Amino acid sequence: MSIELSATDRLREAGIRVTVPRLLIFQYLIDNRTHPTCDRIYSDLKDSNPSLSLATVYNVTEKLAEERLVTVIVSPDGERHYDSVTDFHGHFYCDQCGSIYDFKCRPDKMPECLKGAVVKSVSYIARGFCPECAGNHS
Amino acid sequence: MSIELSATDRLREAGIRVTVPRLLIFQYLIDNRTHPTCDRIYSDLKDSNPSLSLATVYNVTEKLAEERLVTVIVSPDGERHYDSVTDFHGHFYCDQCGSIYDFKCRPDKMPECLKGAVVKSVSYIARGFCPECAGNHS
DNA sequence: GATATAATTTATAGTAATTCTAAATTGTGG
DNA sequence: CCACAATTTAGAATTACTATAAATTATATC
Repeated sequence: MSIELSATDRLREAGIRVTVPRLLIFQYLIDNRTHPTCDRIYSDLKDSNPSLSLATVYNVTEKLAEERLVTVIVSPDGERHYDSVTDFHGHFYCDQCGSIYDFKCRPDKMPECLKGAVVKSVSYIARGFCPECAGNHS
Repeated sequence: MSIELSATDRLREAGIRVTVPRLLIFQYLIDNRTHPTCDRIYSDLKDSNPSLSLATVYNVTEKLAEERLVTVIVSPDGERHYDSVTDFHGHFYCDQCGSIYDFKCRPDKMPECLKGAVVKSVSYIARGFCPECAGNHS
């Protein structure tokens, strides 16, 4: 059985300071697999954490992404969404309702012409109407 | 041998009005495979076309994308880039110099859980340092 | 445990890509 | 060639995100 590290330990392991906002936001992302934006995270957390600032959410998510503790998904409308699952998988973005669905897929290998490139991340994203919205014939 | 339709004919075939800005911008995208943004298209065309407006570039590129005459690439920094090649292929975005490289790859098929979804487009984008920028050890 | 110091947080102002609006212009079917 | 809807245009508005600088906090060291 695998050992689940706590959010605190994962921050420690990454070698970055363990702060209240980092724990708060990281834990939120672990608990909420809804691919939220910074704005969403902020509005969900601010009531129970009045001192939290939107700028902090931007700072923290950027740091977590830098440390590869979370993944950034840039949706087709250009907004950044965050995902605590860092294993490679695809995303489907619904143009109608804005939801993002996960799905399994494998990254292609980089071609010869990009030999020498440092690949930091790979994203696979489809868009259209999700089954629900497509059903409502729009 | 394949018949190459002119930009005009391709607009006609799509059933949309053939206007001066549409022809201008579509032809620009056919001639320039550099994945430009609207701002870039505008600044490259405005001198020879003083009446062209940036808003028009936004309108036209959106329309062309809607008609699938061009592809939108949302880069990891959230900016929209346009590509006149609509066959599926991957893109590599360099964090350092901002260039976008094309490469061949195949789209994965959508999973069972998304049966019923209407997939309008699929994008595969990697990011990191391109061979050139990686070479300059940054 | 107290403390020094550098990292982080915070509020707010600033930036830049994109969208909106409404008036002027233009393409196309009749 | 005319009517009319579609498109273009300039400029204002919006909004996601970044920068700034002062206040706070985590942690290494005593």
